[in-house]
Amino acid sequence: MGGDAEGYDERRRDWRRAREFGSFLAALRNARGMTLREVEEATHKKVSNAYVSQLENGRVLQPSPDVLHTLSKAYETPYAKLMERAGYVVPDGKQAATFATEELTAEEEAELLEYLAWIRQKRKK
Amino acid sequence: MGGDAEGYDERRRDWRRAREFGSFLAALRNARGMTLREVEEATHKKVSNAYVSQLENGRVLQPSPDVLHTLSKAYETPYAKLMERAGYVVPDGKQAATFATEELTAEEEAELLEYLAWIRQKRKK
DNA sequence: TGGCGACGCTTGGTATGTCAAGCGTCACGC
DNA sequence: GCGTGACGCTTGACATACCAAGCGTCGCCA
Repeated sequence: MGGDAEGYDERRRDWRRAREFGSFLAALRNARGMTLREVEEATHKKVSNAYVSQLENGRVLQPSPDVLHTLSKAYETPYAKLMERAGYVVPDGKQAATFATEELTAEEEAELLEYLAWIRQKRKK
Repeated sequence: MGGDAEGYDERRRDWRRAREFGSFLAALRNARGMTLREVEEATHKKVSNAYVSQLENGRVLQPSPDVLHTLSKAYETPYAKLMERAGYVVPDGKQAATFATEELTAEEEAELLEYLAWIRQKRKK
């Protein structure tokens, strides 16, 4: 579906989603206090730090499921969730519940993850 | 994951799988007695007949999930099955979501819920 | 002050997904 | 025989996923 022609608004939408997905990924990483290079290492070099950066900055429109699967392991986060967030149709239609039946928007979830990181760091001392 | 070297055997395996997947797709189409162009039409031009041909002949290593999803509707065949046949890791039916795999203490959960309420109220305006 | 390592990010290149256009073939009606 | 249309397939072009290498910055220690 890559060809083109007049897919102007679609491009825009994809781009927007990529940005949201990027923030989400970044929140995930920050919540775990990992650096880009640590992520690369955690994936056994299967995903480069450069690429993770591009993902987080929304510079990738459709990261491959394989990459998402690898990242899901590095972040210990459900694969289906990443797929869904990246904009893929996920088989089974069965939607993952978040935060015990709460429905969170992307931003809310990202903010909560950041806040959680903050809480934990604060308590650490 | 694209760019590197020495992925010789991997390439070979991908290629082999692509061929198998191609036959599978061809069988699906033949079973329904559709021509390549009819498939293109059935997908509302979302997948070109040229591309279906390439898929069937194993010339595509990793067709995107979106294409598979479109084809699954054209062939009235389960999406998950196509994903699996194409070699993707398919998410497990039921799976917990982000915060479920996070291990939250009671206080953390309480604080997060409070914070969530605050976020939402703030945004309400 | 100056070197040094780690950080996030940018850049250039390669591989490949995807399509529009077109090719050669085969049947069929004239 | 000769158009005419449908078929599967190939080709050329373009967009984009992904990485290796490198850049600029910042904190740290001698």
